[in-house]
Amino acid sequence: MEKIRTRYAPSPTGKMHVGNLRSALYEFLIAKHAGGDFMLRIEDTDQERFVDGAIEIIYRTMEKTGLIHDEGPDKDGGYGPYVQSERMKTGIYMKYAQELVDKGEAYYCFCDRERLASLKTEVVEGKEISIYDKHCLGLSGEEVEANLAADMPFVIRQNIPNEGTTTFHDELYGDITVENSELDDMILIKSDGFPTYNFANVVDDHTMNITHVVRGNEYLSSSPKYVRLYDAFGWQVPVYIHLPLITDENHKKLAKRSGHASFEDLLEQGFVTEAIINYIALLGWSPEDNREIFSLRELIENFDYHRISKSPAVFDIVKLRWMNGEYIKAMDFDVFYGMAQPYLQSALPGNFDLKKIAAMVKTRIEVFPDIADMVDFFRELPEYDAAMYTHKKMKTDTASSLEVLREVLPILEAQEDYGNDALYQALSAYVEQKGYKNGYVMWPVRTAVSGKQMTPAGATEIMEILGKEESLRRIRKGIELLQNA
RNA sequence: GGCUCCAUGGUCAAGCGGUUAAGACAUCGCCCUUUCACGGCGGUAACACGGGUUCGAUUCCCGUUGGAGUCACCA
Repeated sequence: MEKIRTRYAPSPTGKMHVGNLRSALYEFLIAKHAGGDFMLRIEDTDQERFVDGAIEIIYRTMEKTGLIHDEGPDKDGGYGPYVQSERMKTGIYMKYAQELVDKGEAYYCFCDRERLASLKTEVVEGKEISIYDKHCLGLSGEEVEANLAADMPFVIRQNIPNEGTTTFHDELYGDITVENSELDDMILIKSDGFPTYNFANVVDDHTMNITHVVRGNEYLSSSPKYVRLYDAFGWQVPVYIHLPLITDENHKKLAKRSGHASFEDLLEQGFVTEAIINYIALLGWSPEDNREIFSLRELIENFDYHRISKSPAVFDIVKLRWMNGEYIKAMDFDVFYGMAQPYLQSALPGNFDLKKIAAMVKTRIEVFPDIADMVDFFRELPEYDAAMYTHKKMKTDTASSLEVLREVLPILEAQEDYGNDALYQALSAYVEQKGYKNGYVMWPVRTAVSGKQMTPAGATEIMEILGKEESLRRIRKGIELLQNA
């Protein structure tokens, strides 16, 4: 059996969109699961949209995510060049376009934009709809020659008959048939000499021996035109696998303004690469069992593209957060500390035992920026409301808390050892002596010492970090607050 | 609007003619706890509708409705 070859063919237009990342992932997985090759091809046929540095983003992302290509601009596999602007210099696109013209499957078109604009028949939702009227198909050979000789700007268009239907097969969606009259004579070569995406894509996929074309669902409706191109050339049509769309919470195609549409956005928000990959792998695909946590390696083993779903999937940032938390919990402590340190440092400048705090926080955050809110009280006691001392279940209220804090203050003042264990013992002794429940005293102490509803640690652990002086200051402040309540 | 695709809880998603219709996230409750958080255990919650086909439809077919994508010298 033929070796599977897939490709990721991005346009260098900026950030790495998560939809594109997932396409790259699936393309990689489909090839690797079958022991095939995965390649990278840069589709830069639109000079106007080209963004400086975008190619570097692509390389960096592929490397960081582990989607390592077997062939690409930087790794020649004998099918180069792997950048379309460079391929164009070899004359390949013009050559093949001319071949189609000779066969009558394409034709030169000299219509200017003005005439094209006059063809617009309908405006729907701000979009102008038109279909080319094949005006230039009627030009004689002499007329074409004359126009060319006169240096008239031209494009080359695909010649699609107005009769009949075209059918193509998708591995997931099955056979799809459309009326040829619905198909526009799409432009193959632009007036600047560059091929359009549609054309370059077909000749490159064929000449680079791509066996499985994996791409987003937005191409589904233009696929019949592709198939006509392959047929016109007499080439074998590749296996098509169209991927379901990824949408935002409103079920619309994921767009920039959702705030998490790109891989870079996600990294900035404190997500880890492995979790992102894991999550998007599951957006549109599911394994046979119920497993959800997969390393890239495990994905390769388990990825069966027949299990890709057909319906669009909402990108759920909440579930990604959960998954990211799972990755953080499973992380080696030193690795975690390395990643958490910058967040810890900016939240807690000064002399804090950051390692100890990192350990407290590790199992409780979902995303690194969560650290700041969780930990800022160490630095400064926040303003808080006396109502926070009330805990119905512990039968704790402002009065009881005031009493406890007052009685506990001298004990804490007398306490020399401010280690967690010693502190806990001292407080426990008091609890026992009074016949209270633990929480009855721990609750107000933790509240006084943190001023927070939620903390990453218990009362005495917090005091250990704070030290004697600051702990006492906060307890006294709590007493003051309660007296005025 | 034309064309194309899609349709199981709020979200991801299993199911591929006969099931008490999985699981995960979220949500709610209980337990644990230095009684918050973390963790553990449970609960609520779905086959869009209408026709067929069939002994039997979530599952197959048709229609309706709903949603999405697409209709560029962008990819």
